[in-house]
Amino acid sequence: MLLLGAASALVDGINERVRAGGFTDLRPAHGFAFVRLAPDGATVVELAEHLGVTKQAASQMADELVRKGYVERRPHPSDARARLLTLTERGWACTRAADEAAIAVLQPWADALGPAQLSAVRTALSRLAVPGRIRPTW
Amino acid sequence: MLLLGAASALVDGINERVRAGGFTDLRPAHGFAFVRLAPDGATVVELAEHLGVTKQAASQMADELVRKGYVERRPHPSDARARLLTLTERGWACTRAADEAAIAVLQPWADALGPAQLSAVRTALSRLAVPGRIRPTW
DNA sequence: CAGATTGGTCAAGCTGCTTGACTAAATAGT
DNA sequence: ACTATTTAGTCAAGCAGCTTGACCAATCTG
Repeated sequence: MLLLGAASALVDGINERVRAGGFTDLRPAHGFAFVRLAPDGATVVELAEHLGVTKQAASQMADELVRKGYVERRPHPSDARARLLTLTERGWACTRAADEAAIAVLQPWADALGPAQLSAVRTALSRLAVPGRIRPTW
Repeated sequence: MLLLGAASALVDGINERVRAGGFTDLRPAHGFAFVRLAPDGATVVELAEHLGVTKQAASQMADELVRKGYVERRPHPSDARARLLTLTERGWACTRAADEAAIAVLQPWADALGPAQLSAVRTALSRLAVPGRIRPTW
């Protein structure tokens, strides 16, 4: 219960701050998409795998993010079937805002814990967590 | 990310074991309902508040649990408007199975950590978590 | 270079939730 | 005591996000 409550508070806290920063048309789920798109972009199929949904659902979310100005669909450099989804400047701005929000939420917690206990928690969590699985949607 | 992954792994692990125990017609969301109904039962409105959804949605879930044989609707002892939702014997059996599953998932983790670090993690999480908020549904 | 695979879209449908409107029982205000 | 408001619950309609199924075009394989 503590674990779920903490995870929930973290996501809500980040989301709230991102919204307060002017990105009111995004939900936490979009953040998970940004994580995959941020480094070098991704195809719809790759995004779908990352989010754990069908490619149709991922394509739908991509449509929404394009419509809202966070993502661009550009031709894939090496595969004429595929299209590369990349962040626009606004998409990058949102990603930066989310990073800052995450730090702002976690910082007081890290301060209160001290570095030794923090790393203990970190290793403890990594033992329980399975790498690939991020998205709940229960 | 670790926190989300751990929470997700925990929920999935419990759900998987509960399903393996014969309760294949339940989702993790139902577990959150059982938590509120288990001690003494609850009304639809109380269940809705606990789950963070509208009373209509809670009523709908209650219907489903009644239909599947986990919950009973009985007249409320002190309020003729209300109906008290209580667990059936099957509901209690499922609750016990879930408790055992939770222990089974967490035990190896607790063993690996040791009691001192475990309580450190516990207090750390309780500092971040907000009591009421449990349900993500992002 | 035919056959199978892969990336993406279109279309239809479902599930879990929401808002809105309403009844009946309980409570509050004179 | 009696009206007015609140509260518990249901019925109905609608929506958002996801699914399955079918399909086309580009790519890979033998």
